[in-house]
Parts: sequence; C-alpha cells; structure tokens
Amino acid sequence: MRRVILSTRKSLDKSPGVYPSIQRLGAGNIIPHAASVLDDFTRSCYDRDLPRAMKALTFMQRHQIWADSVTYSELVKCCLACNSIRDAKEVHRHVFSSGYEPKTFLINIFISMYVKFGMLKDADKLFGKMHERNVVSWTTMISAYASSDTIDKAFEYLILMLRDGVSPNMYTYSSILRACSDLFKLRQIHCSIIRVGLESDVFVRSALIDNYAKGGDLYGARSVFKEMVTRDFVVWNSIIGAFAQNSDGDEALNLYKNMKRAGFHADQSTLTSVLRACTALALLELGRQVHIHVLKYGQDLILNNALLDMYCKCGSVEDAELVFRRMEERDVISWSTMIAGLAQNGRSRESMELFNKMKLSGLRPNYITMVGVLFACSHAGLVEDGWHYFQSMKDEYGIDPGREHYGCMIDLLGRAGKLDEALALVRDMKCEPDAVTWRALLGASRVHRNMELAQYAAEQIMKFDPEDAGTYILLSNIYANSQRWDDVRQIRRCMRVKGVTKEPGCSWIEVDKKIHAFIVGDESHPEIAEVNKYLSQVSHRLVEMGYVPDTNFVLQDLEGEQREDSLLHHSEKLAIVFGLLNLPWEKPIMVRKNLRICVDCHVFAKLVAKVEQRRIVIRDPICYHHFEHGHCSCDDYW
DNA sequence: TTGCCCCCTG
Repeated sequence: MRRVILSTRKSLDKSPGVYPSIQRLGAGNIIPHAASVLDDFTRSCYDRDLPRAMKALTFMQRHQIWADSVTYSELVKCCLACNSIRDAKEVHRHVFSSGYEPKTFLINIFISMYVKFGMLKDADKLFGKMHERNVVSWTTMISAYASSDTIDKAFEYLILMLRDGVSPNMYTYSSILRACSDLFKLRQIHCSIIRVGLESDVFVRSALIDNYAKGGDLYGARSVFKEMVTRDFVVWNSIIGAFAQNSDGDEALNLYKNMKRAGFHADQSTLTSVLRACTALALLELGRQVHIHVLKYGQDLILNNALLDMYCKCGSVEDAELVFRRMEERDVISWSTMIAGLAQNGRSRESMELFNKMKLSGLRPNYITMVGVLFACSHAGLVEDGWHYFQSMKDEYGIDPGREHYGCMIDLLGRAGKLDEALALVRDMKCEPDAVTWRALLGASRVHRNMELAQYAAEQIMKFDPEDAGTYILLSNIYANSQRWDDVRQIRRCMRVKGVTKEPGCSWIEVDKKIHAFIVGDESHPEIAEVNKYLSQVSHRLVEMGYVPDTNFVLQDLEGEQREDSLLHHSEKLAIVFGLLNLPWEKPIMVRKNLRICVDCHVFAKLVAKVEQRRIVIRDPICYHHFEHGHCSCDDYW
C-alpha cells in the first residue's frame, strides 16, 4: 500500500524544491512523526550530515516515504563527499524500490556517482536499465569509457547515442576527444563538430588542440588555435603543451610570451610545459627565471620534479640537489630523476649512494629508477655492482628487466672488455633485442677494436633500422680506426646508394638568453669569422702544449693537415670558442649538442678548461661532460 | 547531472 505524506511545515520552505514536491505527492494516510522525519532528512542532506540523513532514510524506507529527486541528488553528493559507497548503494536501493519513479536527472546522478567511485560496471548496469536516456546520460557513459582503457566502447556508445536520436553536445565531444589521439578518428570527429556548429566551444577546441598535438599534427593543432576568437588559459596551456611535447621548445616559449602578453597568468600546467621546453633546449638561465615563478605556488610535487629534471639536464646538478633537499614531499619520480641526473652528469658513485638512501626511506624503486642505477654502474665501470642491482630487480622488487636494463648491462660489460659476456647476455635476453641493444654492443666493439663483433652488431642494427646514419658512421669510424680506408669508402658508397645522410653535428650555446647554433661546415653565424680566427689561435696554443688532434674519428680518409682541419671545425669546438669570447670568466660554458662527443673534442675541451681556467659543460644525447682543471667528470669513460 | 590543458623520472 502506498502511503503519502502531506507536509504543511513552514520550515520546509527554507529547503528549496522540497516543499512543493511533497505536496505533489497528494493526500493520504499520515504517519505520526513522518513530516518531521522528512524535514530532518531534507535538512541533513543539505547540511551534508550523512549519518543523520541515513538514519532518516531507514525510517522512510520502512514506511515507504519518499522525498523528491532534488533532495536525493543532494544526498548522493553527500555520499560522494564522504566517500561512502555503502551508503550510496543504500540510497540507490531506496530510490529504486517499487513505488517511486526517480527522475531521469537523478538516475544520471547515480550513474555519474558510480563512475566517480570507479564502479563503471554498476554505472553501465544502471544505464542499461534506463527507459529514457538523455544527452547527459549518454555523455556520462561516453566520458567514463573515454577516461578508461576501453576507448572503443566510448565510440560504440557515441554511435548508439546517434541511433537513439540523441544529439551530442559540447560535453559529449570534449569527452569523446579524450579518447582520440588517433589522427584519422580525430579528423572524423572534428568534421562532425564543425557540422553541428560546436567548434567554437573552448573546451572542445582545447581538446582538439591537445589531440592534434598528441597525434603529432602540430599544424592541425595550430590551425584550431589560430581560428579561436575567445581563448581561456587552458587553451593557451594546450597549445604551449603541444609544442613542448613535440620537442619544439622554441615555439612553446614564444607562445608562452604571447600568452603573458594576452594577459593570462601561468599556472602549474603552463610552467610544467615551459620547464620542459627549457629542459629540451638546455636553457639554464630561463629555467632559473621559471623557478622563481614556480616558488609562487609553494610546494608542488610535479613542478618540483620538473625543476629537478630541468637543472640536471641543463648541467647544474648543484641546483637540482638544492631543490631536492628543500622538497617537503618526494616521490619515486623525484628520486629517480636525481639518480639518473647524477649518473648522467658523471657522478655515478653519488647516484648509487642516493639509490641506497631512497631504499632506506622506504620507497620502492620502479622500472625507470633501475635504468638510472644501472646507467650509473655502466658509466662508472662497476661490473659487480651492476650484476648485483640487475639481479635484485627481479629478486627484491619483482621488476622484469626490460631492453633498457639489458642495454645498460651490455654497455657495462662491453666497455669493461667483457665482450663475450655481453654477447651471452644478449642471447639470454628475456625480451627481443632491438637496435639499441645491438648499438651498445657495437659501441663496445669499437672501444675494444673487435672488428668481427662490430660487423655482426651493425648487421643486426641494420635489420631494424636500415637507414640509421649513426650505425654507418660508427662502423665507418671503426674501420677508420684501423686505417681500413677501402671499407670506409665502401660504407660511404652504401650510404649514398641507400640515400642515408649523416646528420650534421650541431651545437648550441646560450648567451644573453639567446641561443647560438653552430653547425659543421655552416658559415651563417654572424660571428663565425671571429670564432674561426680565435679557434685557430686557441688550437695553436694547445698544440704548443703538446695537443695532437686525434684523427681516428674523421669520416673521410683525408691526409695530414686537411684531416685535422675537418676535426678542428667540429661544432662543439666552435661553440666553446664562442663561449670563451662572449661569456664572462666566472660563467661556465654550457654547450648542448646533437651527436655524441668525439675523443678529439673531449681532449680539446679538457685542455681549454685547463688553459683558460674555465668550467665547460657539454651535454650530448646520452651524458654530460663537466670539464674543469683539465679533467672531465666522465673520467674519459663515456 | 555530462566537458578541455600540464602530470615530472629511462
């Protein structure tokens, strides 16, 4: 039997939406105290007093009394705020017991609640039972699936929604876009968005920008951005992030300037992207300025981690250590960043000490932490420690070694001269070796002049990457080492036939917040004449001290002076000299380059550091060389 | 009641 309450209590007026709906329930049997229970229930829901509301709900359930949908929606919010799934399910049972017809929006709220609790199955079950699904119901499910790993399901629901005759709105599109970094799908969705005239929505636009960027289509991202009339700061963050993620730090920084000019302030998201750009470009000075902005946000873990990485990769581990020490909260990423950073900057021992401290702090290392630790072992030549940590990965932390770990071990064994052991490890790998694996072996073969293994490794690499110039160059250098000029010529012919071109060596140096690029054989820098003149003066001075250019790494079989001349113009030498000419004595000369440093440039940098009494830092794609007093942090082992 | 960006470590 259905019991209905007619409440006349004035106090209910204070709770909007409740009083009229109770009236709408019509007249019936009046249960003693029912009105006051309902009143109490309503108040508790609005006051977010969950225990009191649930107590009232028990009474209501027993006597089949219902409040209206708006009040129940408040109760659901209350359950969410208190993180109480148990109570939420109780409310669900009450509202869906026979005798009450919850409004569509209330069912939507329940679905959304299950999604927020991470109970996607329950959400879907409830959604399946709905008689009438509106755009919000569909969007809630699409959004839930787009955020989960079941992306296809989001698309499936979009189609079902359209079949059901419900038109998607901007919420639906911005949700489905989250699942859409595939450019083909993205463009299809983009077409529909334009067709239904929803392209002007800022949420839709920033999702479009982000996904074009994630799919690698910066042109698409920029077009969407350009067409926008009104922009919010998230849109700015999207476009800045787009370029920062796609290794176009220059453009990211330009856009950051424009964002500030347009009157928007940077937030955590902006600063993370800007730091990423500084990191990629090795812009230490700009990075320091960003650091000042970061301090305004107080302690932010992600930003602090990004700062650590920036300082390490810009060659200033000291600054990174300072940030690390001052961090109130550190996670596995903070530690891993520092461990890898120290190792890359030639401070392997400290890196391993830090790893021990990390373990003492109770934090478990992850896959990436171990890459850093093994990298440290490999660059310090610590074979036994390397084996120990390699074994402990699986035994102590349950981490299966991946290609990166094998790569470090092969590098370690190979460079220590244990080429057989290295090859045995390759054969024993639990995952398929790839080009990187073989490249480690090729590098080791070069150091130990094992021609046979080098050829074998190079063949393997070419199977994966037949157009990788680096392999040809490395192999050619190995032949050049042994004066096998016929083989060198053969390789160069092979490169010509296959159309493989050598990436020209390029070095960058920051002076007065401007980046100066030097490329081998490129005379376009306005001060190149001056640089060349000073470079030959410096070289002469070094030769007088006994410096003999190491011509092993010249690709061509040139003779005598000509050979030294082509070495003399390696890009890092030009950049170092430019630094000598333009930076005050107390500032270190920081150079970033695209290829690995060669032996000759390494010797050159050590001597310059000694003669000129300067600190020189060269960052190559793998590690960092700190030259001071004629010595390098890598101990000539890289 | 449904929505956009950054989320750092190899």
